[in-house]
Amino acid sequence: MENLQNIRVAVDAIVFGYKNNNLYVLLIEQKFGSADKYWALPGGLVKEDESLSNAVIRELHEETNVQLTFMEQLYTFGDDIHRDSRNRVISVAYYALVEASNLEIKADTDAERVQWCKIDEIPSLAFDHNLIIEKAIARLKAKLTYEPIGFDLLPEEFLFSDLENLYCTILEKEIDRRNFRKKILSYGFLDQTDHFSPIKNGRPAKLFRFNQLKYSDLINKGFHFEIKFA
Amino acid sequence: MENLQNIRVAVDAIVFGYKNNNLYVLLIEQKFGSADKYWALPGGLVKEDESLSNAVIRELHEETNVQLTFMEQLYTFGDDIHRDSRNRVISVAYYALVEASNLEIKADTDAERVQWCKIDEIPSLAFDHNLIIEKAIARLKAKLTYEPIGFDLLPEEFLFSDLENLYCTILEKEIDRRNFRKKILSYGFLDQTDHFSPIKNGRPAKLFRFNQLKYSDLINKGFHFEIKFA
DNA sequence: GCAAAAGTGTTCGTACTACACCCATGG
DNA sequence: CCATGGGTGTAGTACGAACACTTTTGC
Repeated sequence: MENLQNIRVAVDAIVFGYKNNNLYVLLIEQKFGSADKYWALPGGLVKEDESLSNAVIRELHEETNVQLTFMEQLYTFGDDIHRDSRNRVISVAYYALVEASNLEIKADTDAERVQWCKIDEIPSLAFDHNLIIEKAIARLKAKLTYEPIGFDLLPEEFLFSDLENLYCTILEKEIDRRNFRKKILSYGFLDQTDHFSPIKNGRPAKLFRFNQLKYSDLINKGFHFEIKFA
Repeated sequence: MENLQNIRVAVDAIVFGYKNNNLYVLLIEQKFGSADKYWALPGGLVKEDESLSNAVIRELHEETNVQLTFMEQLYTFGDDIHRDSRNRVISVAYYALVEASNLEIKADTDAERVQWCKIDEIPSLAFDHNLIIEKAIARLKAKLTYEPIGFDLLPEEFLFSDLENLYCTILEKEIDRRNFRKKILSYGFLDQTDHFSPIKNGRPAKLFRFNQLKYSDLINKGFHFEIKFA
């Protein structure tokens, strides 16, 4: 009854980072395969006895030295039968947001080089990886407006202006500083620390910190995060 | 280099329908396999030379006689390695919304029986299909509030009270009739027909029709559909 | 004292909320 | 004339949008 099937299952990892007021993705230069010399997303074939989410975390670690504990599933790419020219391969894509600045990335087993790539300077990648990144960015943009995930891209303690910039950059919109600050603060899940920014320019700025507990409390009370733009 | 991999790829279809003020899912009773006698979602293994979306449309048609042209990808289930006790199988789940009342469903090749099942009377299903449906319902609820997909569950021409009921039922909330009507009509993508409901009870009600063109126009102008509830 | 970024309040308009009565038909 | 569901308006409130000047520091 069961038809013989020869389809391989891969996972790919989109890791977003934010530095210097720019959004980046983590890319590797492949060592092997027909896509040799192409830049690509970290990823690879799933092992028979591992879950999809473990597979993607393992591959990411093997290829970039980045160790995560959770990635969110994005989409499964399997409509283009020839997306990999060698075999029929479907790929389950996952994404994560990390604080890029103090993350040690280094090429490993399967990768020649690893690099952060600015989102608007991504070259032509192996397979359908450009398409995958496009979809990931769309998801990121959407999610940014209805879940407080921007904080995952920032250090534990951050400036309000960084948060503001992050939103402006990723969503490609202008925001009124006063209204933005008022709104975010009104939610009450940010703690003001008594530390100040080490930056030498202008008036010193207080550092803030996202309070996961307070946020969870709010959620339980039916709170719904939302940032809208004109 | 390439590890040998023996993972099968399946697709499953969640088809939502709405009748008698209730939300339903399409289920089949399986003919074959270890899950014999269990009810399950329509679905099956992907062929090597077909896209994922074609696979799910084909399986749905083969098993239920329902012919769709589009289904939206929901999620890929592959974290539970033993979700199918026979082999390692990952399943890419798709969902669709149909007008249930005039759809001819009939068991076919791979299914013993086909049936609409009320969403709150779903028995214990084969594999992890209860989990899949749960996830589909969550997505449906979310999507209902920010995209005008409710109309896909209704006939071409429908009563306002049906639309209202649909929202109340699926979202399990109360809505103020006047405000709901005002808001939806203010969007301007509903056409009032000059037909009246054939129902014998009470004052005759006008039938409405969703105007896809007007809606697309609005979207192009930056319009964003949204129905919120207290 | 000047450059650079941080911090802060008020007004206005729009949009959501709450709420109750009359209307058209069939039996 | 009664039962049943359809159709409609208004007043109050709350939230988002627009908008500019003062403060603190380093040089």
